Amino acid sequence: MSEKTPVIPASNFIRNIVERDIEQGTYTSRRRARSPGDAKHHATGEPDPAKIRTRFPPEPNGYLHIGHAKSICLNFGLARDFGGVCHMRFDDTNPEKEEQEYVDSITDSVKWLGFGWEAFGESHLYYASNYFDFMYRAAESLIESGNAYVDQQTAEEMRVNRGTLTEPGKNSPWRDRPVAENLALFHEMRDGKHADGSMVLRAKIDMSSPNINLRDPAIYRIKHATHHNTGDKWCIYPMYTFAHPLEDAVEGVTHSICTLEFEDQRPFYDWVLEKLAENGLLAYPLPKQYEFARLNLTYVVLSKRKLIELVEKQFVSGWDDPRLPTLVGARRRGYSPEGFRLFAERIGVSKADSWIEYTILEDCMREVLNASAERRIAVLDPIKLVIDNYPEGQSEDCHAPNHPQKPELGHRVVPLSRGLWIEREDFMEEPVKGYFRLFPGNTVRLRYGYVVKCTGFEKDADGNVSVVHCEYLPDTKSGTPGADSVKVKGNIHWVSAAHAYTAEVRLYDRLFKEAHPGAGNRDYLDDINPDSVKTITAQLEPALKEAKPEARFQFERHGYFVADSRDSQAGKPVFNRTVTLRDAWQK
RNA sequence: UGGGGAGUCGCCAAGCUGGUUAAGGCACCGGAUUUUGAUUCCGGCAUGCGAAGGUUCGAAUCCUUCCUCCCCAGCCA
Repeated sequence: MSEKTPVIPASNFIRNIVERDIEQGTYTSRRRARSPGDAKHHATGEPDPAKIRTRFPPEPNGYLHIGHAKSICLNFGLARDFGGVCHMRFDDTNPEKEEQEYVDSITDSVKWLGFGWEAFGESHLYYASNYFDFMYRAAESLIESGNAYVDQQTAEEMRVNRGTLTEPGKNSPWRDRPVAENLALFHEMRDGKHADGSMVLRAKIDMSSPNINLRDPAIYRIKHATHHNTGDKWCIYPMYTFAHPLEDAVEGVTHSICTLEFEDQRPFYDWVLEKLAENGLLAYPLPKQYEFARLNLTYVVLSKRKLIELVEKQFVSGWDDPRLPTLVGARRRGYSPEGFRLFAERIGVSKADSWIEYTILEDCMREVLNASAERRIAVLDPIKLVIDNYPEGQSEDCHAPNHPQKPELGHRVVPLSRGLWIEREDFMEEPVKGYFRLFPGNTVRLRYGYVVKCTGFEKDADGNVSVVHCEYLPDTKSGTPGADSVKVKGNIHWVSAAHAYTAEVRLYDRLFKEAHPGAGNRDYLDDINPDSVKTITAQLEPALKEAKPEARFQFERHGYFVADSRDSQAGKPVFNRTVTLRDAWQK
């Protein structure tokens, strides 16, 4: 696919900002030591060789999904296109939810999408938890400069005193305690002298701010919990809103890109940075936060809560169920990294809430797969076709190109014999208007083989067609001089019954039957498509028997399929349908 | 009813320091090629930019008012 789709990134507001910053040299004065650190540390470094720094900062408490793919492509793509670096960073500030298992899965998925974090001779894989010492120091600094205090109100009191959207909040009775007392208490918090929830460190800003996020937000809480990375070293942990700007600054990030729901948080992001820069802990120029609209996809749910529910209540087989929008699921389904990158490019980046049609994603996968996937033949709903004038016990080779547009991919041999499997829907006892496949008296080509004429059919006891009969025209074999002597409109695929590889194939469809699952007053679980997977036994051409896990093919006239990575065995692959081919023929 | 955002073709989305026939993609509709009813290729597709006023020689771009939708009251991220 690289020969087409030159991938000229579409203009978007974030690229414009980056271009402007580079043009104006907003960040050229940055110095960076070869590791994260505070202002002094970075001052000892060389000018940062990276034009910009972005970051992808997931919390390791779940699996990545298609929405994350958009963010990954944006952040890593920006770095790639503008001579920068994108940091892979785990935002692990809440020990109660985070696990190593997720860390591993997330790094795998990002690499799978085609991105990496090695740049300028460094690995840019970071953990927020690596900065806990610095964050602690930053909190002390805020206390010392009178910008933070230890509050002993209960959570409930804090909630009440925060006010509402339309009423201002009330100051905490602990708000004006002396610096020394705040410091002592904060140290005690760190030293484990206080119980979870008994006190919290808060930024001192403005309890009557119209922006609720500025009404003295909590920045450190007590949690006697074991952290996946720092173990039991800490019993106090910074809040995301406090930690994030620090992580960005410490790493020298220039453009901190997040989703729209953090827009109201930006003033606090800037407040933290500004205060700490004033206190000498951070160096200018400071990172800036920009927000874009998160991805919404029709027929798909992306909320973590819903995904967990689908897995736990076993509506799907696990996090990598091919019907799930998780990256591990999409991968098993046969979706490709190239397809995702194309998708990210195609949907753009803006601040408007929008719903992307699911078919856009499917089209991206088709586009990539059409160019790259080798073709194979598969009969998914088999019915017998007998060539009555073909000798019993005889067989011959037919040659099928592996890719119609890429002769360099060569061809393979498929055996033809008297008894074949064809697609049930390629025969009609009484053809409807416009039908040009097999029906009594009609001629069609057996793709890569002979032209045959339908001579009759048999029915079973239930009245269903069980066998179709035909006679072949000996001079019409594909690839021979007489091949085009008989013109036919229909062209059907087939597999020799005696040579077929009988295999399990899963036909996947969308998980939800409604474009907006759960819209209105519906429970999204009621919108689950009861036919999202159909497991069938299909007749495949012999070559497919050797397919390796994750090998992708186009099953001609059907769609794209991938050998399942979990259930395939050597010499016995199982196939998952990735996406169907377009079908312009409306019956 | 407080604050922060967003509204450009069926779905996305450029443009928005005012000056072109309002980019591009997907979808859709024609037509050509085709041993996949696939692909590919040509052509068509917003007198209109949430609405109404206003400023201007000229507005999607500036001003005013209004409408609709999204986000925020975790010691989550």
